[in-house]
Amino acid sequence: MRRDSRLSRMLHVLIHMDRIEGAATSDQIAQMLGTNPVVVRRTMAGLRDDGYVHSEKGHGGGWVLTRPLSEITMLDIHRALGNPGFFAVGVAIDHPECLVEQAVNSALGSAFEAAENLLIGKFAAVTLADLADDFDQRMAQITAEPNCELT
Amino acid sequence: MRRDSRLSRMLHVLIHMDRIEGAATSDQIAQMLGTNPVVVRRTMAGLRDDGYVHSEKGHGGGWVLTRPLSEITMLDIHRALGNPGFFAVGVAIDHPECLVEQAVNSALGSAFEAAENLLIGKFAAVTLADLADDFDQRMAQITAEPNCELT
DNA sequence: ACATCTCGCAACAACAAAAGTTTCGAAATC
DNA sequence: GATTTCGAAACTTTTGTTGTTGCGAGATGT
Repeated sequence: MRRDSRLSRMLHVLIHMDRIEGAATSDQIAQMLGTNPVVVRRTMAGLRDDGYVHSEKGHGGGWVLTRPLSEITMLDIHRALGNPGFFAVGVAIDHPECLVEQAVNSALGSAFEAAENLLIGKFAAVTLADLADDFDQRMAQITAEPNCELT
Repeated sequence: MRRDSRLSRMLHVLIHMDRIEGAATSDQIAQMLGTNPVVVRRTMAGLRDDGYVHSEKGHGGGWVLTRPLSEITMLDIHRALGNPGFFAVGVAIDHPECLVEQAVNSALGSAFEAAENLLIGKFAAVTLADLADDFDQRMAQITAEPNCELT
């Protein structure tokens, strides 16, 4: 089952957007992601509707963040992408009246519910600013290395 | 994203198999699941390879459990189905050298890892006998109701 | 022996969901 | 008014899953 990597990609893009001047066009973002601008617009539409980014037409237009990274959590972006289900595995409801199925689905369902709550909690606890800080630390780590090419 | 319901269905089938006499043919199971016998064989092949069921050819043949339900956990069946990933959402690895991507994927990855460990723990803690017990309780509950059609 | 039932396997077809593409229009800037 | 850029709809391509067909092998019953 193929995995939905839109969340990962959008987080990546948003942090980069925070570090560049001016707007990023759909074309530029598409090249970053190895995809095409229409897909970018489709994906970012949710973020725009939820107020995390703004899009501007015409020369010099493109996408800009509308709030600081510290005010956006990973969960926010997940929800803005349409709150897709986290799980690739789920319960079957072939015979809702079958008590065996009910017992099975109750056990599976409560496990998935607990896992989902854990994920939601963790996603809500991490802001994009936290991720940017982590990036800074990784950068510092590398430039501090004696045999680093960048020094 | 469509969900993989094989685990749910196989658990359902195995508990029913424990409650019937003799072998269940792929055809019978397929009818239970509203699918066809080849798909059943394909799915059950993993359970056979891992030793939870045995298949017999010819007249009176079919599928039988090879051990008590108390010795099979939900996790066992999940693994027997090829240990498919639990998650529909995952990380993108477009630019492994990009430190932003690393920071993003580290945060996402650790959240998914924690959720996966939680699921594995819960799945390992439930045997099919537990599910069958739950079924029995649901049955007792219903037959005890004063206005139950079955009384 | 022979017919019948059943699984095993491989190849092929059908289907669904996601991603990619094309095309047009609208708004903003140069 | 020419160009840039997003917005949206329609269409095509791709990919993974599921369903189907066909043949062979083994087991049972007559």
